[in-house]
Amino acid sequence: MMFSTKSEYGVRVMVELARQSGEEPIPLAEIAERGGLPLAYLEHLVARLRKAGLVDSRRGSRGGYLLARSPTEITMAEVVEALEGSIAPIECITEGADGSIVCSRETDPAHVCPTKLLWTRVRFSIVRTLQDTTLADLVLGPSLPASPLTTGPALPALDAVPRTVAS
Amino acid sequence: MMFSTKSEYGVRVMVELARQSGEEPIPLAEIAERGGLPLAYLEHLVARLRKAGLVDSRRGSRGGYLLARSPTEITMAEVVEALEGSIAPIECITEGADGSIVCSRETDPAHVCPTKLLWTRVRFSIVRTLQDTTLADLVLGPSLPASPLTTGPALPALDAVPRTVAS
DNA sequence: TTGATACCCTAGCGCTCAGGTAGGTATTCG
DNA sequence: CGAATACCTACCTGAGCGCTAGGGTATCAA
Repeated sequence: MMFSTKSEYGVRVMVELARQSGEEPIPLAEIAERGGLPLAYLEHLVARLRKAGLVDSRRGSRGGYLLARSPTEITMAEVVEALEGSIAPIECITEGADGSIVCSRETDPAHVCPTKLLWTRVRFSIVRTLQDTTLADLVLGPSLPASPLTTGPALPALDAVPRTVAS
Repeated sequence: MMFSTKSEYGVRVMVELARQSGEEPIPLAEIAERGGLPLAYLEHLVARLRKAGLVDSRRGSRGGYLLARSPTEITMAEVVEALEGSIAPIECITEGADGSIVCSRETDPAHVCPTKLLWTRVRFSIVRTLQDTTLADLVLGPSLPASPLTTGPALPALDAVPRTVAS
């Protein structure tokens, strides 16, 4: 598994908030019940979302949570990163402060890690996809125009996706 | 973490085998020592690679492992899938027998899972990247022509990657 | 003011699984 | 033969995920 239920539940919470996007905050208990999710656990997740500035909260009676921004302004990259901590395909690959990709196995700068190219590519494609998908995309549902990335009745199987590299 | 060390170590083993791609098999102990990896653990991983038909083995003295095919004919999708079991970004998403993407939370076929679009996109981009990268790409190292996917000195930071969706 | 509502924080628990060890057996070369 | 190597099964251990428990605190309705 690549993403934990933190991301799964957290994204669902965001979708629920986006659907009822008015001035009135939505109590978390309502979201939990509607989605069949454990309330006490959601509280942890929504705390991360709040600290990341993705949701606002109102305490007290008639309180609850609401989106901090418009659904079109919230990317899945922000949501997932807030929930999971960071986006790294594998442990030895991390993002340096300057945005460069660092391999922890690379002690000797002379010979580079041969697998670094692979994990860098993978990370890049994941991040790009997460950033290209906004909360609004999910709320609108599958009524989007069919693009290569849109979910369809039958996505190509693993072996069916053509490779661009000549064999 | 999205991929375990199974993939990390396994890919390294494949690279080592590709580098010494002759008729002579390479004993696993040699690979383990060269990469500073635990031999007993590599035995588990290489067993998966063998069952997937990616490497051949010769028993007995002067035995060892060698690639079953040319490095240009081995994609990282095959390697990672053999090691990890399957490629799924999140638990609730699996690939059906017909290649379609199935969400386990979708009990009622009437209302589709709103987050399915996201995870389908993510899975697709990962698989595509893994299939576009062959073992030969890694062995040749960073001497490839610079492409948008090629590892560079400074890959864009998470927030620096431009989004294609209008804000 | 008082209670109810709901956010907020810290601790901890059970279980799975990744990561690795151990020890034995089968097979081949010299 | 015996050294080297693949191959198989079982087992161990620590960490983290998923979740619960329970108290605290802010805010609103009445």
